[in-house]
This record gives sequence, structure tokens and C-alpha cells, in this order.
Amino acid sequence: MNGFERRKERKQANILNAALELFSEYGVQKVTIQEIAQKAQVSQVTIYNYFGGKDQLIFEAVKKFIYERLEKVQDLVQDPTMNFKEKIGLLITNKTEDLLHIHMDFLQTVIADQPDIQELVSSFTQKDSIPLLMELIRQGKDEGYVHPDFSFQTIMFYVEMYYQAFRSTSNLSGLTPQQLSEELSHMFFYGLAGNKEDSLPNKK
Amino acid sequence: MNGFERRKERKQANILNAALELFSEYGVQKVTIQEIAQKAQVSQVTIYNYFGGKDQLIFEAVKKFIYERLEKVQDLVQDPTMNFKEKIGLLITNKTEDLLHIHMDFLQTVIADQPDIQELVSSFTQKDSIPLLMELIRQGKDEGYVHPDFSFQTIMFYVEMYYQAFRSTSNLSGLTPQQLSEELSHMFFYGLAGNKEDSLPNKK
Amino acid sequence: MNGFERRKERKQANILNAALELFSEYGVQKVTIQEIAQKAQVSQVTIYNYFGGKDQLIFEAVKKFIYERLEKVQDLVQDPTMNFKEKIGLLITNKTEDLLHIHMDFLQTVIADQPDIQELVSSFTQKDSIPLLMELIRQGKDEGYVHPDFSFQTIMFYVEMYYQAFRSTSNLSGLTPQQLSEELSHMFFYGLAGNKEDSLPNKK
Amino acid sequence: MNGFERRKERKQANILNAALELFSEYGVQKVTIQEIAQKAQVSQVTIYNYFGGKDQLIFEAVKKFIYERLEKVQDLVQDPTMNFKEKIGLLITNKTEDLLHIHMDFLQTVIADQPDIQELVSSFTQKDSIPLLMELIRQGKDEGYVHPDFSFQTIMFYVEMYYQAFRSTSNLSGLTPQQLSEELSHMFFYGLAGNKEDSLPNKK
DNA sequence: AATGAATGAGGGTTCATTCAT
DNA sequence: GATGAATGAACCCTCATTCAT
Repeated sequence: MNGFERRKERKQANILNAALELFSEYGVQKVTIQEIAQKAQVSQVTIYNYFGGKDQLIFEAVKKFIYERLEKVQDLVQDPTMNFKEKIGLLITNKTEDLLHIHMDFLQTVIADQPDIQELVSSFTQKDSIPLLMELIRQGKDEGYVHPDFSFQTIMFYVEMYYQAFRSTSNLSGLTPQQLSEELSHMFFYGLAGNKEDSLPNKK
Repeated sequence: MNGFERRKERKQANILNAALELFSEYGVQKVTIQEIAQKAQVSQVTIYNYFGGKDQLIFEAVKKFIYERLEKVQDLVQDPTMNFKEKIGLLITNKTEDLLHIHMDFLQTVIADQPDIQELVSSFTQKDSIPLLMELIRQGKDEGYVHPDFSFQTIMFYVEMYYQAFRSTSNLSGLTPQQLSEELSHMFFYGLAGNKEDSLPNKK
Repeated sequence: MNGFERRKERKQANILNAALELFSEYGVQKVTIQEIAQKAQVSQVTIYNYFGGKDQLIFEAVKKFIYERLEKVQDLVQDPTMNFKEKIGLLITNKTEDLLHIHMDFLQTVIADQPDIQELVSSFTQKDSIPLLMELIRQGKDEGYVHPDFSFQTIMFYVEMYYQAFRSTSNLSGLTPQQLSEELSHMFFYGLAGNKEDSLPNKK
Repeated sequence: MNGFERRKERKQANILNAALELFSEYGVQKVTIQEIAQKAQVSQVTIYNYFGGKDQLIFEAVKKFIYERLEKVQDLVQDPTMNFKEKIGLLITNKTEDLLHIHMDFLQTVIADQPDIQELVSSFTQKDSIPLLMELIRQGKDEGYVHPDFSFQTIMFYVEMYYQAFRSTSNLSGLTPQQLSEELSHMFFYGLAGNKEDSLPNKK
């Protein structure tokens, strides 16, 4: 790869990163191409040369985001040094470094009116996401953390729900993230009724 | 109240309702004043005369939405004919008729850049929402459905999480809403591990 | 019609006239909405409010132009005080006052990529233009100016050819328009070979 | 001339040809430098290196077009094997092969705002075109096809008019090009009144 | 009081042209 | 010398908002 291509790739990455950060902070609609260009240190037109328009830029940003997240989760699921409980803890609290800073709020807005993205997400879910989570849930059932009668779909929905919830945490509750996280982890496994044979972890 | 004022109030209500429906379907950004005026059968300027601008219209719309929802929930919490489990079921599956049609997605976008609304929501949460939910949780603990050691904030977060999750369900899972709802209800009380002494409800 | 509507109509007419003049002088592509707005003494947005966009403005301008010209020609054809030769003279030299200032060059460019306009022109030709010219040619045959064996289509083409030619006259030849017009008129009736029994009109 | 220069000339010719084809098909305004570069298989910058800008490229394209057409006409006029009638027939029906595919519509648009091109065309007309046509018309008078009293300018205008008309024929009339051509040829020589001593050619 | 009409500011996009390899 | 990359200027269009009746 020569100097041209390397610089081109770096600029493309810059633009995508800038776009992702702004999109996730302010929403797709309120971010202007100009702002992205400014943050990525390029001219507006360069963005058009590389991506062809705002819609396609959004598409590529979402794609990049989704597949980068997929890789992280893949590594986690296949990690033999953790048990199911630890993996779930990481997943739902999303401690994987840079992902913490990126909210997916904007996806919901975007999916509504971009059929391409709808298809991208749908295809991603079917081909990549579901098999991965099935493997994880199998681990959970093997290790006895998951009741064997729950349907796969429900469990997936449940996990996703926790994950989604953790994205919009910080400012609402008065507890430290630490406390909230521990209590919710317990609820995740034993529900609102709690584990009758145990007191809560943070009350030990 | 004379006829003039009554007609004025009806128009104001029309505008707010139209705004709410459009905001919740398309997001605050994509709805234009013109569309609201058209749907409410008034002129654009009338909206300005009554509300003073888009921002203030949004503010009033959110306010109306929040307090209407509050009333519904108040009635539910104080209903002596239901037990805790039934009340929670209604709350998280959101079976209260017209609320079903209104999504609050747009709130998240709005809260970010409107300090007035931030304060409104914050004040509402402190003064109205929290006391109400505390009362409900007290009922839950009294009736034995809630582990007494869980902190109030965590429980609130948990309930809210379920509520949020149920809004965006339909198209993702292959299960019937019926099935999903039953399994999730069970998870709500007994967690991912399930109730060891029981099989799942729909397997009985 | 109240004051509102009158002013609205006047503004619409202003815009269309300004657009037509600019279009015909500089071509459709090179004229910006801003220039039209400036010439018509309105804001750009007013144009959008009335016409909805540049394409539709072009459409309406062409429509107006075509039908105004039609009226003029209709009056001419049905005028009983002139004979065929005089009518043709007026038609091809296009002495009808304001039409002199408007060139139709821009139509050719426009027709290529606007299917709506293609249809408009096509429909106009079939429904309005052809019947009118047929009536005129019938007069010509009746009065003995037109050889009875010529097909109608050829004659129409011939007349149109002369008309088109006169639009782009002024700057090319060194003759006065007067002279050119007289010689061409003679050619129109008797061809390049001239009328053998006569010398040319301007040599009498 | 060495290999380098030969390749350079071939590229220049490629660019000019590509430009001419695109200009005549879509008009000067709607053709972008990028499209020309693509069609000519060169980079945009090469065009700038060779021609210096779009305006100058247009200038060179027009120049090339005009002088190539001049050569063809010169050969025709000096051809001793045809008489005046045949030569005129070829000229106005424009049967010279490749010229058929190139429309000069775009010239009219261009001439308006490019003084250089105005001068080019003007100079070409004075120095090259007029003497050539004068020679042709002299032939016509000698052979008795042209009334000797017609002024030279009018005849030129008349020929040009026919030539222009034949460019935009095909789709408008319902006649076959054959028929139209024959009738118009007759009109060319004998006018709308026809030759009194003759019926039309295709009615013999 | 209510409305149709009008507008200033700003967004996405394109294009001729220059830069840097 | 030739090219991919980059850009400033300009255009069409939209929207919240004000004006005038």
C-alpha cells in the first residue's frame, strides 16, 4: 500500500469517526456535513467524494459501528478465561473501552426512514448477531446460569434490554454506577424477587 | 367560561394533540410547524399566537404528555382491586389504551438541548413520579414480590427498563407477543435463572 | 376577487414574466432562482411558495408563453381584413409586439430533459397548434397562394422553418431587416428560382 | 514528430472529440469536466494541462468543429461532378457522414457569453464561410437555378435556414423523411406557390 | 383575533479548479 | 508529465418566523 492509499484510508477513518461521535451525541438530523468536515479536518466536498452524500455516510457509519462492536463481542464470547456470569457482566455494563462513549440512540431514528440501513441491520442480526448470542446462551445453560426452559428469543430480548438500558443510565439515578451495576446484575440472574437463599451482594 | 374561551381552549388542545402525534411518530426535528398547523386545522400564525414558537410548543406538548400519563399511573397505583403483580404487568406492557400509540422516543432527543425541558422532567421526576413509584414499590415489598434489600433507585431503573423495552418489541422476535410477554413477566420476578422450584408458566 | 388575490396574481405574473425574460435571454440553466426573485422584486422563497421549485416554474413559464402566443396567432388567423399573404408575412416576421423580445431557444434545451414539458408541448401541438395552422393553410389554398398538391405536413414544416429562422436573424446579415424580410417573403412564395414573370419586389 | 508528441496529439484529439460529442448531446452547461475526462480516458487535470480551463476547451472544440465542417463543404463546392441542385441537396440534407451526428445547438448558447467564440465565429464567417458560399451561389446563378436579382445575403440566409431546419426534423411530421425531403426540395426552388408549369415531383 | 403571504438564515449538494504526490 | 485528492464558491431548496390585511 503506497502513501496515497494510506492517507486516503486515514482520512476516511477520520471522517467516519467524527461522524459517529457527532451522530451519537446530537442525533443524525442535527449534525451538519460542515460540522463533520470541521471535526475531521477535511473539506465538505471530500466527504462527498468519499461517501457520496449524507445518507451514504450515515450508512457507512452505522456499518462500521455495528461490525466493530461485533468483533469485540466475538472476542468476549470466545474467551475461555471467563465464565458466563462474568461475560454477561461485561456485556451489559459494556465496559469495553471506546464503546462506552458511543450511544446508539441515533440508530432508532435512522432505521425508520432509511431502507438500506433497515436491511443492513436486519441482515447483520440474522447472519452475525444471532448465532453469536446463541453460542453465549448455550454456555449459560451449560454452566447452569440460565433456566433451560426459556426460549432463545426471549433470552436474547432480555439481554438486549439490559444492554439498551445501560446506555442511558448515568444521569437519572442517584446511585453510583458501581452500586447500580451490582444490584442490576443480581436482578439479571434472580429477578425482582431476588434469590431467596441469598442476601444481596452489596449487603454482605 | 364563555364560548370564545371554550373555542380557544379546544384549538389549543387540537394543536397540542396534533403536535404530540407528529412528534412521536416522526421525531421533533422532522416535524414542521406547517404540518402541525395543517393537522390541527389552524394557521401557522395561530400556533405562534398561542405558544410563541416551536421550542415552547414542544415544551407544552411534553408537559401535557407527562402529566396525562401521570394521572393514568396514579389511578393504577391507587386501584385497590389489583395486586402488585397485576399492576406491574399493566405498567410494563403499557396496556392503558391511548398511551399505546404514543412513543416517547422524541423525549431523549429533546432533553439534550432544551434546558427548560430538562428542568421540567427533572422536577416532575422528583415531585411526582418518584413518590408515586415509591408507593408502588412499598406495595410490592408488602406483598412479598420484591426482595426487601433492593434499593429504591435500582428498582425504579429496573421497572423503567422493562417499560422501555416493551415499546420497541414487535418486529424483532419470532415469538407471539403473548408468549414473549409471559416469559418476560416470569423473568421480571425471578430472573434469568428462573424460579428453581417452578417450571415456566407456559410449560405447565 | 379581493385585494389578497389580486396582489397574489400580480406577483405570480411578475415572477413568470421575469422568469421568461431571463430564460429566453440566458437559457434555463444559467438563470438562478435568485436572479428571477430579484427581477420580480420578491424573495426567493416566494417563488417556491407559488411554484414549488425551478422545474415547475419552468413548466409554468413555458405553458404561459405557449398559450399567449396561441391567442395572438388565433386572432391573426381569424382576422377577415387580411389576405393569406399578409397573414403569413406577419407570422413569419413575427411582428406581434412583445413576442419579438422572447426567443424560444431555451425550449429546445428544456424539452430534452423534462418529460412533463415534452408532453405539454406535444399535447399543445396536437390539440391547438395543428388545427389552427390547418385552417390557415386552407385559406392559402383557397386564395391560390399555395400549390394544392403540397401535403399539409410539409407546409407546416415549411412555415415553422421560416418562423424559426426569423428568431435568430438580427446579427448575422448585413442587410436591413426590411430588405431581408421582403426578399425572404418573395422566396417564401416563389422559391430560390424566383417568380419568372416578375422581378423582385425591392427592385421595382 | 516523435512518439511522445504523437501520443500527446492523440490524447488532445480524444479530449476534443469527447467534449464535442457530449456538448452537442447535452449542451455545454450540463457537461462536466469530469464526464469529458472519463469519456476521453484521461484525468481531469490533463484537460487543464492541455487546454487551461473549460472555457478554452469549449473554444477549441468549437474551432475544431467549424474548420472540419469547412473542409467538407470546400470539397463539396469544388466537386466538378455535381451540378448546383445536387450540391444544394447534399448541403441542406447534410448527408456528409459524421456531421449528421453532431448538432450545433450548443453553439447558440455558447456564443452569447463568450466573446472569444463570438469573434472566432465572426472571423470564420467573414474569411472562410462567405467566400465559399459566394462561389456556390455564383454557380447557381450560372446554371440558372437562382434568380439573378436575389441579394447574396438573403440567399445565404435562406440556405442556412434550410440547413438548420433539417437538423430538427425527424419526430415532428408524420411523413417519411423521403417524402418530406422531396417536397421541401421542390419548395426550395419554387416556393410555396409551386412551379406553375409542373406538378410536384412525387405526383408525376 | 386569525390568516395568507413573505422572508432570512442555513443545509445538502455540485462543479470548475488547484494541490501534492 | 500525469494523476488522485482536495477545495471554495455557488445553487437549489427548506423551515421557523414575521408582516400586512
